[in-house]
Amino acid sequence: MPIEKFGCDMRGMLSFLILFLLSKRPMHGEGIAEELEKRRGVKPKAGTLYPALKELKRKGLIKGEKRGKIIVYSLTSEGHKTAKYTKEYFCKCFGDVIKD
Amino acid sequence: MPIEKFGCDMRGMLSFLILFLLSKRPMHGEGIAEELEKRRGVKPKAGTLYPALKELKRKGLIKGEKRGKIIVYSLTSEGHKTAKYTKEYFCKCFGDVIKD
DNA sequence: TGTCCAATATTGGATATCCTATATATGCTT
DNA sequence: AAGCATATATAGGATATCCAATATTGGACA
Repeated sequence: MPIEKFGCDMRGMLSFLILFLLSKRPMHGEGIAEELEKRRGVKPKAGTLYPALKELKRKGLIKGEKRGKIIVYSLTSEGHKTAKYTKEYFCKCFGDVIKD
Repeated sequence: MPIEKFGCDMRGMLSFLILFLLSKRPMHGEGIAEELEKRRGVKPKAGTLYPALKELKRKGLIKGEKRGKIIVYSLTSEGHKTAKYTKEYFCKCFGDVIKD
């Protein structure tokens, strides 16, 4: 059952999750989508994922390298800094949610 | 420096955090606002917090008990179930962000 | 009782988020 | 080369989120 039905969705965390995933290893769009599906139970639509990637690129946090048909996304150095900072912020906000 | 400047805000987590806080102990609006400020660095405005509480109440997840001037909010039994479920979902999504 | 302050509440609007539908590009298979 | 599937991309719109501004309520204390 999707989390939305419980009245507490987590809209707004998509870009954060993408940034976090890419901080672990470079991935292409489909790979990111599948990893997101594993975690959230729902796969983001193309019209959700690619605009998000585009925005992260526009902000200079990720870059895309074309490899034939696919594009492998990875963090820029600015992206690494931001990932580190946002992770710290995240832990301050939600750290104690994990250990219940 | 507010997290928003880094291009990765966490809009959408307010209701989840409120639910989580109330799952630990009943609180009144101002208390919730102050706890949120501790975590996020930013205190939610009244026009943000109270509509959020109203919505959680409308969904049957929290109830408010008037105590003189203030209103003490706490989870309903439905709210407890939802808090448990959303925490599990949260951990599945973000569990590995914490241990870095 | 009247004034002040803290807490709660509402309205209206700006922006963000995400989806549907559609389009484009690339490689594979036949 | 043609057809097909996968991957990427964009436009437009529905909804959610949050804030600024304002209003209301109840207690404290003169």
